[in-house]
Amino acid sequence: MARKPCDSSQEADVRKGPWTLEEDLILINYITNHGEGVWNSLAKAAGLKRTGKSCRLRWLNYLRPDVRRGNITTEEQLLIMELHAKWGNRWAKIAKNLPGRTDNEIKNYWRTRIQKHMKQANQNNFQQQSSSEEITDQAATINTSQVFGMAHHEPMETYFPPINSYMVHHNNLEPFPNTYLPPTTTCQSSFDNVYWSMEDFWSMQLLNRD
DNA sequence: AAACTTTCCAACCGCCTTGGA
DNA sequence: CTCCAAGGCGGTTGGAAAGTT
Repeated sequence: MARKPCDSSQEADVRKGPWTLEEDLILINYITNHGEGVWNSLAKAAGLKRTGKSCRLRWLNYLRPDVRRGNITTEEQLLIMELHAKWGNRWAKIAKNLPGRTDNEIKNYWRTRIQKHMKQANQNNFQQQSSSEEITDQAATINTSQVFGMAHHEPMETYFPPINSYMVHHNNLEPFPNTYLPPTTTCQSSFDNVYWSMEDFWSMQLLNRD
């Protein structure tokens, strides 16, 4: 998952690769006391052998106290699909509409889950279409019972609209914009994640502050 | 149980934009 | 206006973990 730390002698003063717990704590501690921003000088002042960019990324994508970790809920999933249909790969813009989620997370989610599913769906669609001449109007819209009547313990594949709801667009598979339905569902959020949380760090920080 | 394959995501890279000198 | 540094963003990669044979 994480990359191998770069220990090249040429770049010995700039660390790369996965962040250690110690580095995380240094960064959290520094930002807690001094605030974020001016990342290059922050990295130096904090004594981290990281680039400012690396610090910024680590903070924004992982260490910020308001970063929401764990499974993307069905509401979030639907919102991502809706906003992606509207804006395309504007991940940062999409992320602004999902509090606590980062552009990186949404981008990863899209690529690994949604896009993959769409490709599969498109393949199935192709097979289906070759056996059936007619595409019905119903097939060109999202089946709401399929999308909204979902139980969150079911695999995500269950939740996706019929395969005809997607079109190929700009070398990507994108949801057909006009077929998207607003997420009016009251689906239960699934927050039964097992990720370790930075909340522990933050609790510690608050305790240590005077 | 070992070998191989696939999935997932943290982190990097490079390009673009912004703002100050 | 130009230059430069820093920030922001989207695309891509590396490799651990999970799944399959």
